Amino acid sequence: MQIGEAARRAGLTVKTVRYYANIGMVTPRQDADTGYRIYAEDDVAKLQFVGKARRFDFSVEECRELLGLYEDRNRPSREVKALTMKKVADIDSRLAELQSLRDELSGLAASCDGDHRPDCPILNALSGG
Amino acid sequence: MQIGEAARRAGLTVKTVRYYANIGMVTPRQDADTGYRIYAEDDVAKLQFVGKARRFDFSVEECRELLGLYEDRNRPSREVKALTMKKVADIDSRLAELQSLRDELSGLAASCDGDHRPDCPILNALSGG
DNA sequence: ATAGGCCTTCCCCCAAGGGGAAGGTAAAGC
DNA sequence: GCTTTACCTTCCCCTTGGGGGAAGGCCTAT
Repeated sequence: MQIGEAARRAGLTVKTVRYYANIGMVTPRQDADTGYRIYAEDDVAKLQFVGKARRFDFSVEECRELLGLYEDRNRPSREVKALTMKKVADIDSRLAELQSLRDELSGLAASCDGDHRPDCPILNALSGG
Repeated sequence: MQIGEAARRAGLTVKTVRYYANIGMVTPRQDADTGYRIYAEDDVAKLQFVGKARRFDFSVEECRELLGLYEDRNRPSREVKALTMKKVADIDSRLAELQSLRDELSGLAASCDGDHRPDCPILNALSGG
């Protein structure tokens, strides 16, 4: 099938699918006459796989790694699990960071009257040492 | 003072400070002879302000807005509060998103043996429709 | 013939700077 | 006076993960 249908079936944009072809992640066969990319069922499965992994916050490079493991029928599940747990740890630290930002900001907002007067504890906090 | 000292005192890199000058956020006086940027105390205060706001996850454009309010002695605190609460809401939705990703991924990891065998529920989940 | 809907490559754009080259300047040491 | 060193300047390419759009080829329907 052509790139448009492959993209639709994988739930990705054509731009994205072309990008994955360019960086060598999912490389379809190419028609010698027209130059059109031709996607097989197998390619669509890989595109879906990558799309899903991306939605799980894996970077493109991590997706490439996962895809390599996915295609290796003999890979040890240990490696996949390690990648996944590392990603969970990444997300955990980002969560902690965002949570503390959220608390500080919302504390500041609570201390601000939010009326027409210029006095503002938020700006004071931002300008203070 | 020169850019290096201003950067040190604001806790930013020289590159960052120069970038803020280029985009017109904190614009120092410039020496006509040498072309060196010359920072006043006032500029350093603004740099500190912006640095702090950035650490609070405000985008550069939001910082520009906050800085405008900061410099306006008559601004209503309402506007600052509104910006802050919007940022808190942004962070909240990002938190929810990350939390649900985290839960799904960690559930997958828990279901995977993580040994030398190829069978892997994580990959199965990523490849399944 | 021409319109529409595919497809291709090519190039610029986003955030928020980082890295480094090439070259000017100022102060300190000899 | 000369050199080293530590500043500073502009300029350009690099990052992530594509998006937007131009210019042009291909294929089918009218």
